[in-house]
Amino acid sequence: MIKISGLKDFNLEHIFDCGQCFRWNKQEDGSYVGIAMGKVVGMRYEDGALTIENAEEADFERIWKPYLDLDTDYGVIKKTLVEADENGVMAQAIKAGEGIRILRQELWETMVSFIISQNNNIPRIKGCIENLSQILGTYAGEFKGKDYYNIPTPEVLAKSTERDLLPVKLGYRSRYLIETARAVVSEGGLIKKDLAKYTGVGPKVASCIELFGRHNLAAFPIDVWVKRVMHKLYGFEEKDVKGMADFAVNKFGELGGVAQQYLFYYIRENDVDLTL
DNA sequence: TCGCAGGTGGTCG
DNA sequence: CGACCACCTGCG
Repeated sequence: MIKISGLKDFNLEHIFDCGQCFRWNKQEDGSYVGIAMGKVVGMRYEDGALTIENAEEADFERIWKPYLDLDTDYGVIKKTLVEADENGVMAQAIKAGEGIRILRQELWETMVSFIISQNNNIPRIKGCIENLSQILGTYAGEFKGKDYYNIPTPEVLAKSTERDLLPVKLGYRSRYLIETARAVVSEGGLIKKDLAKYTGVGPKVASCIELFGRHNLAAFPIDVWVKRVMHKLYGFEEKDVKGMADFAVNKFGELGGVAQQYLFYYIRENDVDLTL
């Protein structure tokens, strides 16, 4: 078990429920169990200390510190964002999700996850990713009586057919996933710079992959929730995606993606939420 | 029953 | 280009 204290700007609920990841689940006791970087662990944050269960001490520096982005000072980021937004809207949004951190997730997993996420809802996205991992992924381990599996590699997915993926219930997204996997394999396992070249990766998904899979904090994904919050807080027409994107670049610059996460969390919390 | 959910690809004008 | 529209699936 790992125990870390003295963390600032840290809240597991904010981190795991701000829309960046799909494999962490809140337990009855308030802790989170999930799989990341090939490891299955439980995380709990109380009395100012983070404990990571089922993890080796040596994995903290190597895996969990970078994964949780603990080297980044979010206090500085928040200060910068608040100062950039003179009308106080950002300060209000940050108050809601003050403990958000942008995880350093694996690129391929992020790509798969957000291709699946399109035109879909969170419970079903989570279910699809679990199904996919269980059917085609490698075994990652057992924790508290439950088995966990990794997201399948590009190679395995490239060799799969749409029929193989039927039980995953991806719908029309299965073709996107297979075609993207085949493209990645044909490129020698490397993922191209221009993400929008891949089937099933449009502007929104590409932006999510940039932000969550490449830790490109300037990326500002605009989804339905961001459209809502940009309308509500900044007065944009919901169809004015271009205007929102330009605004994000000018206002938040290199920190657009972090701003997006605070805004996203804020609107999800403040809107009547029937999806969770 | 039908619209909707972290959109995208294809087709028109 | 920009505005539609179909699309797997499952839930309210």
